[in-house]
Amino acid sequence: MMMMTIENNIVQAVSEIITSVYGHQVSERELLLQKTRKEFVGDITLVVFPFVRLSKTSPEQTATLLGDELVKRLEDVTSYNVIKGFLNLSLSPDYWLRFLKSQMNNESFGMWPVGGQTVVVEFSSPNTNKPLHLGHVRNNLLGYSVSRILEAAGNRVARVNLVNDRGIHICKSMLTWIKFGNGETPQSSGKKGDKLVGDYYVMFETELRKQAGTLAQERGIGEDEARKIAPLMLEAQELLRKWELKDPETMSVWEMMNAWVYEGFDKTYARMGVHFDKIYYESDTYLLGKELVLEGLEKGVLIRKEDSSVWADLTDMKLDQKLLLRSDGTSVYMTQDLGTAQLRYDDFKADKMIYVVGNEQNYHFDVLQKVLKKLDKPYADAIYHLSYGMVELPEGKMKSREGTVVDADELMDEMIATARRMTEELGKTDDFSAEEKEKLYNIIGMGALKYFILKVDPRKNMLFNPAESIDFNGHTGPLIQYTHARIRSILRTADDARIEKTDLDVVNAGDMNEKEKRLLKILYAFPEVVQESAVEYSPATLANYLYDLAREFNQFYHDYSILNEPNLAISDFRLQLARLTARVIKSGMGLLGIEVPEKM
RNA sequence: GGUUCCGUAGCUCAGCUGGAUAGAGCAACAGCCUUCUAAGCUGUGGGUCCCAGGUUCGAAUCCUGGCGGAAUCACCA
Repeated sequence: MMMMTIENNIVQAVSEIITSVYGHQVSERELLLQKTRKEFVGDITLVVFPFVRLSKTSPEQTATLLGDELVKRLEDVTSYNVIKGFLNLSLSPDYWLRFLKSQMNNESFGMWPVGGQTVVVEFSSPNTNKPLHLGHVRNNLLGYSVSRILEAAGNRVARVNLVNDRGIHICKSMLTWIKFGNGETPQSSGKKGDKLVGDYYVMFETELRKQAGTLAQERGIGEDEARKIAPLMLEAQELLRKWELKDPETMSVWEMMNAWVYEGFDKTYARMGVHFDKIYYESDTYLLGKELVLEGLEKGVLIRKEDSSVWADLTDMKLDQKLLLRSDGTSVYMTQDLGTAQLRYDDFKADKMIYVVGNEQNYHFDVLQKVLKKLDKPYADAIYHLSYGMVELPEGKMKSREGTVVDADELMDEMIATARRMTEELGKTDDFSAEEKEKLYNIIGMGALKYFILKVDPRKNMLFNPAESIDFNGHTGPLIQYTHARIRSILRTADDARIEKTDLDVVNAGDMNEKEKRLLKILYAFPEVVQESAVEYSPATLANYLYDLAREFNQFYHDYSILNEPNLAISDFRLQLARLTARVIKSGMGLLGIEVPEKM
């Protein structure tokens, strides 16, 4: 969507001026506009240093000439000032007022019309042998938010989940359940299904370590060695073989236990507010990819070794050789991912396939993409690994073996409990019904958690300290939610008290104060921020923008009265300003997967 | 050891397609509720942007080399 924005007009005009006055073309790259910093007068700043070599005059002279011409040519540019090589342009207050008028009734302000690409976003992709933890939470929130942002930026988006429901890890849980479970079920124990299965996985590890310990002593071998030959491990491998042969008894245990896990996951997903358009299961896809490999062999882009294993030689792409088929002809993880990439491409005809997967798999995705390139697949370049950083604890990485894993359900419970405690201390919900209270605490607690995670640049590792609970004051989700609730409260009062004018024609744009103008400028940037977040796949960009907006509004709110402003025209203007702010907060937070309350 | 990513205030993080005097929040201290929600607002203190070179009119941002941290380099997933 190419809008005739003032920015475009300025770029266009400057380009023309330079061509006609100095006789040179300038590339668009050199023509960069930025927001004027608040310590200077102006709205938009053009850096003129790049043109100095064309103008052969001083930066000040160049800037002055450009400034004069721009004021002459563009109605909305009313004045300018030059500081060193910076040309600060002031737009007419009417320009900002026109913007507000044009958008104040636009419910979907900031949302771009569909017309972009078809994008598949894979996220979550859990194993079915243990419950979701904080790492998964980051993954899910990121994946969900990125998909919402991509939609808002005009793309068609499909959310997919690839569940790892097979393999040795499930067999471990199954084995201990069969041996020691005595038929325990979620119903009989009252445990959440994924937790119950996770417990048997832990039990396997515990028992295995015991076995391996004694075995190591008896035979004088290393622990690692002993683990491999411990009876429990051999039994688990035997179970996997049975599974692969589709042994009915094994299949039925597998199906039952996975069903428990899905029931548990569904609850957790629902609480997190994420959902998928399509769920793939590895048990259906793990054999895919072989044909692709054989095809590659025929084309001669892959190699077969003497033991008949198949490899991709990526040494010409600065990587290693990578195994694709074992000597016995079975596939590995990479093979499967080649297959699922093809499947996904066939299913969605996607222009872009995004994988939200931790940065520990950077190498894997690098290889995946390069093998697909070797195979000459058209979608090789469509693949994008959205590689996010680990969530670390003060003592380092979470380790399930050391019990330092932060469980997703427990974390959400804690957040909601904290929201309850804080809200009740503040006495904000005394007139709420029990149901309203529950809903509000849920919104605030989840808002705090989601914002805490999403405000950090996805690529970076982030720290979570369980000892100090996530903040509800300052640069947080609840502050933004609170700002929304404040505005809604005003709007409710306004609706009751009087009918506001909506033409704003009475307002003299010149009366606009600095705070109002700054707020307007931030609101104005919203569509661009949505687009930028989409291009960067970064909810953090949007999250930080929304905080800036909330802070700016709170300053404005503090300094000026909206409803008690005696001049009705100004009062209406401020009301519209507040209304648009609330709307941007609501839709922006929505793109982060965060709800905002009407009252808090 | 190779490769990739990261290093900004005491702590958690913005800023990074090169642009003006590097910003927030938390924590500390000092203020602001007879006026639209104080989960707010205002102020004070707090910085060798890891180090050293280089490119440039200009470097937290780009390049090179160090130092420190993380991940990864399986016929595991």
